Amino acid sequence: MPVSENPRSENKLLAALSAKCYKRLSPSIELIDLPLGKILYPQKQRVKHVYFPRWAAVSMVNTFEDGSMVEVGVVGREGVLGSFLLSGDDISPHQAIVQIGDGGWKMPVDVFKREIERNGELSNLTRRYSQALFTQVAQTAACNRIHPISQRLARWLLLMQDRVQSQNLHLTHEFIATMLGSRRAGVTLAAGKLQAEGIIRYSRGKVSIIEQEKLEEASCECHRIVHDEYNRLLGRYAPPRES
Amino acid sequence: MPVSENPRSENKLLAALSAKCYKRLSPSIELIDLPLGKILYPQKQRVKHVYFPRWAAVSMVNTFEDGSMVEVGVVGREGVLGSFLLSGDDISPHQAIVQIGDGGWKMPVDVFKREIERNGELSNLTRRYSQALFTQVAQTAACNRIHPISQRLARWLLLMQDRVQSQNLHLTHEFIATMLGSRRAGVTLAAGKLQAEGIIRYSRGKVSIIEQEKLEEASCECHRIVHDEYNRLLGRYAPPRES
DNA sequence: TCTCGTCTGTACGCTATCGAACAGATGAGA
DNA sequence: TCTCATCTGTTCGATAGCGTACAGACGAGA
Repeated sequence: MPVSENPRSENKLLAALSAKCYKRLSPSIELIDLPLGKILYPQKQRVKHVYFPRWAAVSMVNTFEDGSMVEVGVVGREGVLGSFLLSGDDISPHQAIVQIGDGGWKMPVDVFKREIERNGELSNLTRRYSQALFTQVAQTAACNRIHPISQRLARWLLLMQDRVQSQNLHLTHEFIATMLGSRRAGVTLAAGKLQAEGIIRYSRGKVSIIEQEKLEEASCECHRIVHDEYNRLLGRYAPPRES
Repeated sequence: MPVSENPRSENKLLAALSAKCYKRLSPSIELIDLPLGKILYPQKQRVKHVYFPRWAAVSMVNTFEDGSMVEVGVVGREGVLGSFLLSGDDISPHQAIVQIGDGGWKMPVDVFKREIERNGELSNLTRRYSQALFTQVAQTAACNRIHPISQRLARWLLLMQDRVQSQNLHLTHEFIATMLGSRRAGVTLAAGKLQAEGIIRYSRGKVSIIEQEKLEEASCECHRIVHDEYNRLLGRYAPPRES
């Protein structure tokens, strides 16, 4: 986790706050490490902090009784983990796991709630962000139903790239498979094709995106839809299409 | 659409408002017919009204370029269609189609927004409702990925029943298939099994739930999870498990 | 009572994906 | 340099669900 000179600029919600607003909040936020696999929220438990990821990606995961998991959404530097607190409830509806490790800022829930009640900048931004996240989850629902694994894999890689804005992702096929709710072998097959076409390259847990545009072509329309909606709702604070 | 003696009590959000708050809003709401198939929101368009369904169910549907559709969520008398307006944006992210026809109250968007800005009862209720809806959509995402059509059908019937609180639903296999994102033939097969077990009965577009508990057993855990979350967030205003 | 559009039952071959298993490749650490 | 845990490639049969097609059943309306 590299040291940051200008913390705010590395999370787009924090970056969008006015100096005044940020100054009020800054004593309450703390830069912490978000290592791969760290569970920020256990499912169905009261949360104590909200997190503003830096170059990290955090998956919201639904866990079933038999232990199987499916990812329902991803939060990265464009947003905040804990936007459900807007509802006034403080039980996390999903498990949250760090998917791409780096760092982020954590803020105590009571500070966040108090700030939300002021109905000011952070509240407005978080509401818009929450709506974008809703769109992401809804698109995932539809995508999971009708698109084949090859397209879903491409979409997911783009989604991750948007979140962390790096061409190089630390992800094993096994991990990807868990998130996509598929078999590891299925991911290997789909990833193998993408690699054969020169679109991505990977080895032992490191995936590099070589041809962004071709990856977009290999993906279903779901990525574009979600991406555009993020841009529309969050404007220039959304993850840019090219990084 | 039968005439109602006590309008408020038939939508649970409206019913939960204090007399004072309701009085302020009542001049702006209007009871209208919500016939099967009516499109309340076209996809990606500015909305003019929010809707509080009575005994109706409204599907939020994601439409793809090739015309295929998948339902991502359902709104019934426990909630309000248009909760996304909380974000401050007024473009509906999804198409909204009346799935079970009856009636509902419509309220102009500007009235709704003004009321939300007061940060009062309606705002609080809608926020909590919005969070419950989010859970529904997220669960749908996971369910669509890993559960077979037989379980998804059972879950969906229960979902509909919760929304409209009637054992008798007007639904053809074709319609159900569109919503589930599956083939009509697949629905016929799954429904046939449920009927053979005496759990449901159906004929030419009318489905009756005979054995509620058995239907819950035939469903995946997704129904219970969503149901419990609605109860938790919305308390006694959530659709009761038995009706 | 008859007709005809709609709804449901069922069959066919086909594809994607599953679950499981095992072999080979790689690279971090001894 | 060697070892070994981990990651990836590949295979097998099994299965759910797809797309399509067609026939039969039903019931609203003539």
